Amino acid sequence: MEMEKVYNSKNVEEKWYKYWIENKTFSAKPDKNKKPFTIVIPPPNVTGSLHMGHALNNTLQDIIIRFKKLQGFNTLWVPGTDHGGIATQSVVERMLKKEGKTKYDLGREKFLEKMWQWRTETGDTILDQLKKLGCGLDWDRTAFTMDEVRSNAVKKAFIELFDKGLIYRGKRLVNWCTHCGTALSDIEVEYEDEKSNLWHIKYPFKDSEGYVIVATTRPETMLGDTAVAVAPDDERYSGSIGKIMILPLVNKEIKIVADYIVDKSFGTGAVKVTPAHDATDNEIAKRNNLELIEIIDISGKMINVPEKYAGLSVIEARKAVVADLEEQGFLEKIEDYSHSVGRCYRCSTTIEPLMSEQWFLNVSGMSKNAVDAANEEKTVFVPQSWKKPYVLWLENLRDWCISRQIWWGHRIPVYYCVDANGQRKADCKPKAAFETPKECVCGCKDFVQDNDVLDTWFSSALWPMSVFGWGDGDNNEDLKYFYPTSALVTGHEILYLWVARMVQFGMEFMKDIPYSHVFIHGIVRDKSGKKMSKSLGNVIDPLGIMDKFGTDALRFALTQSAAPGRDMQVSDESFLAARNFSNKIWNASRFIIMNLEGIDKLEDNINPAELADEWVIAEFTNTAKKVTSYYEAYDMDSAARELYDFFWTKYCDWYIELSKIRMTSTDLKVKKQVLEILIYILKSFLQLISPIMPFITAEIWQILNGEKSAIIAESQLQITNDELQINDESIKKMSVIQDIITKIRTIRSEMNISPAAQIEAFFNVLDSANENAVKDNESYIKQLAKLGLLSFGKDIQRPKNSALALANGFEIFLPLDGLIDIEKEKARLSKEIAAAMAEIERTNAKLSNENFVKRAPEIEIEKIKARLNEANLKIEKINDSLKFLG
RNA sequence: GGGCAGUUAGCUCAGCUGGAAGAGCAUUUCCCUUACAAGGAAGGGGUCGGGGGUUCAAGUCCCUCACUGCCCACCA
Repeated sequence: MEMEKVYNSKNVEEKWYKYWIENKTFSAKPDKNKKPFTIVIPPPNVTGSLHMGHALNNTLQDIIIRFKKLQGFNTLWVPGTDHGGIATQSVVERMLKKEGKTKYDLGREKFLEKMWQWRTETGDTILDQLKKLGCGLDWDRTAFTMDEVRSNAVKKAFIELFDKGLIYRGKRLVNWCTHCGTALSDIEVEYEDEKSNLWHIKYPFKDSEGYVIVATTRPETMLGDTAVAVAPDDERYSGSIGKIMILPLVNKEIKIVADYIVDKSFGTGAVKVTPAHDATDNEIAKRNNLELIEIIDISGKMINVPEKYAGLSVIEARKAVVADLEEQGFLEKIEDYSHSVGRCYRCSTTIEPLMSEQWFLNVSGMSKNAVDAANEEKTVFVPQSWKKPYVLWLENLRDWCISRQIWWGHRIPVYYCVDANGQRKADCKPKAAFETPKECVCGCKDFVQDNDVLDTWFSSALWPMSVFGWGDGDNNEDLKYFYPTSALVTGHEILYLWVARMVQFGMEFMKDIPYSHVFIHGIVRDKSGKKMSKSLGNVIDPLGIMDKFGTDALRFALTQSAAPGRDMQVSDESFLAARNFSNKIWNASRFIIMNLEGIDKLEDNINPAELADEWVIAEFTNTAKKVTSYYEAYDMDSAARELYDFFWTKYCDWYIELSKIRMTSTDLKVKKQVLEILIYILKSFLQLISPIMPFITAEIWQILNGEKSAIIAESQLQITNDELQINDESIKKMSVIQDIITKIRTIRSEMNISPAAQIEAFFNVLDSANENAVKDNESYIKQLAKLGLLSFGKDIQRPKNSALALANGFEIFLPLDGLIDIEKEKARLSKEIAAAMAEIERTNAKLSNENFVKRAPEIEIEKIKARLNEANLKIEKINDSLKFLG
């Protein structure tokens, strides 16, 4: 098998992702004999194109799925997309705008046709990109939040909640986006600090001289004020409570009320109350029975105000009101002030709180159940630190505004009887139903459906159930087997928007949590720690990275820096490093495969014959154990680092290099024996890293196994924790030899000895503890330190002009007469003496500390003593050596 | 205002239950040694944010301050 010298990701990737799809490698069916491990994808919006956040999120899910599959679980990862409500509708609206049209020009029906057409044409882009990313999803199960099955789930959920009385309609203060033309839920509002002013306005008393000064960030809303509120215990106003004031510009009588929520230390301690356009004021109004005047309509224009201001936008009204207040002497002062302003999470338009008729869901019961599930550890958070904010959020939740005044989405399945003129009949109750009702109890047969659609997150909240057919007839074998799912993998930005609500709905409808583990990863940031955004121009496109460095490199780089719950910074360098790693894997494999030429058959079992074999097996076993437990703890970043470190610094740098001695052996048995170990470990390594790097491992696995049917994703982990015996002794012995080799190399490097020069070395044995281990493996030292001759002795005479290395009970002389720079060697040795002196000082300080000797464990004291002895010996020997130089 | 993270080499980050500071990138020197120059070997570089404390011993535990980031809140 010919392998290219450089790993060519493109050919390999195309071949394999097609293979996985065509062969349905990742499809799963209920199987009572196997344990399921299930994940449902956080469905990306149909507007989506793969960005780094998706790449990270889906890579992590894929790692979990692929690893569990290697462990023998019946794994299932369900793909799908979300219709994305407002976000998607506005994409199509923008397209219409380019043609100079609005959705109203088309009308609801035609507009929705357009939406569906768009969704059919481009809505699956992101799923294709996930295929390129290598995601092991069961594509036959691809779901869409607005397909028939999911729509039925939504209807069923709505009707159940409606019939339980949990869904109700009411006119309340809601967050209104004037741009999107719809109400939003509380969490769909994002707050951002904004520089503004604090206007201080005088409200004069009606029956006496004087006035009260109120401070406000929204002077225009004074037109809708119905009171001024002060703190009940504010002495400045204790005599004024109940007094009547004249509202400037409007000339309306309003009174002063007392309310606990007013902070007397803020501003003047007096607050203007606009019950119809401020949440706090609305609360005050409820407590004090205040009148409610709506002065801003859903288009953001002023209404119910003096003629002069009617029809103005909020901004215009603000200017006019401030100007008039100033002119009429009501403006005390204007201060600079910075405060947070609510904005629409989709279009960033400033949110207008206003009164509106909406559908609400009472969530108190399901919230409590969700909190209990978290407290009983039925839902486990990784990292655990997310549990607290999650629980806190659920505990303070207000009813969820679930209706939206847009067209794209699940139309609310509520029907109203209408009279002959098409007017809703006031005396008939609205009905929630799957289909338009045939007949009402009142006898009428004409119905209209509610115009609103549901919050897109309503259907998302049903996702872990609806993907398995919940609400779609009796076909729920999948639901029984796969629900609750095993893990949910997501970023923290949708913890409340989505995660919490799935738990609420799961508890409500299934009486069980939707998933047992919530793995929360961080956000991908750019090199300087900024969030990636199109406006900042710092977006790194994962498709570009896949193209340039390979998908495995992208995945590895992301995984390596994905510590649970922490944001990560990525840059081209990190992908480059990962690309180099994939090339390293490729070439190490290539080396082994090249050496298989002429070898007919290898055994599956391995027979360690010498130190390096035992050592590499011990090291690998340790690595495999660690990696397994890392994966199981969702610690994928540690798994990635551990595998990288083992493979590069242990397997390649040491073991492969040492294997070359036997690789050139004329005895085929010797060569076979080392190849068996090399392959055994390589294959196990490939399995362990295949969840992170599925493409390159699939390719090498197939080549190594020499047959087309060898599919790594379908293999079972060959390393189990007890299979291989760890010989700790081999690690100790090996480290002695590695240390000797490194020291000789250092001398060669510092003395500029050509790598080609086969120099001699004399090992004077000072301490026989390691003598045999080193003698037995002198071929290692010769090979890796490039020595021509190596001799041992007890009283070896120091050759003239030789360099000195002290290591593990040996005094090593490298006769370098003619090659050595005497001054350089003297300088090098002096430096070592200085280091040894410092060591003596440190260790002596410890040993002369009575408390240390008295309280530290014996083993620590012995260690320090040994270090002191070594330092002393070092100085003695180096001094000896210095005498022989020059 | 409350909460949660983070602060370790020039940059990005590891360092588990406390016992001599690590990796990658960058940098310096040498090397195209027949797996890999997308590579190999060796080196330089850190008083682990400041200050206290516990301990024989603290990057690691406790307190406190500072800064950065994020989340939550009825910041008029």
